[in-house]
Amino acid sequence: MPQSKTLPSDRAIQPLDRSFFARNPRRVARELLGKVLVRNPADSKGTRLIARIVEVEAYLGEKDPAAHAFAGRTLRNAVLFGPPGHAYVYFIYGNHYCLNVSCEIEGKAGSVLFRALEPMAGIEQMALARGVELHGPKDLPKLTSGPGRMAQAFGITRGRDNEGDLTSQANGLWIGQDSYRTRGIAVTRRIGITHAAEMPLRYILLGNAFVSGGAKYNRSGTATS
DNA sequence: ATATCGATTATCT
DNA sequence: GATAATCGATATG
Repeated sequence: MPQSKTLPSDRAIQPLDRSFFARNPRRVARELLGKVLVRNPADSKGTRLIARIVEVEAYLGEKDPAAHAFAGRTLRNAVLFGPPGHAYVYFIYGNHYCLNVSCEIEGKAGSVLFRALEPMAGIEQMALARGVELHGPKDLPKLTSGPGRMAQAFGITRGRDNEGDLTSQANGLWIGQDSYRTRGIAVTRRIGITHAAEMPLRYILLGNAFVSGGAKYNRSGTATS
């Protein structure tokens, strides 16, 4: 029960309210930048994983040709039509899990895809989960830079996390905020999609080393301060 | 730095 | 049977 001497960031993290997610995906995506994703330890010996959200993409629901909700509600994408703030986890290319959070009010689809994180705590465990050997700071992006990578680092799977409530600290996987203030962001086209690829719906923390995609996707777009 | 390709499975046509 | 919101390895400039 007592958290002993927690990391400074530990004590300060508060879960986001469900109303945060009950809005259109563009606003949720933009405001998720700088928030943190937390995985509670599986047992008393486990480590809490904490990482800052540095890259996300908005998917606009049934009207967005790139969204899983485009063809309407199915068994697979049902979470997208459910209440906001829940995890939608899918398996892609036979290899990778990807994490989304549902947005909009219940009955209306919409989501934000998590694409990259900056590790803050539990780095050793992330490296273990990824099968990566750390030799220096240059190896850190291999842990959480990319949607499949960050999911693997956090042990996210469909069976374990799909439908989970990301506003609940009791859920094990949740989203919170600390005292961090976002300095600058950019908006670019989305990565790795074949439909509606030109729409500016990818949000990144400007200059952050953990953003995925390479230089090609990190220019063009709207910079703000 | 950019391009190509194989891995491997849930889902839909 | 085709496709996909990816990654890592490999090849080449």
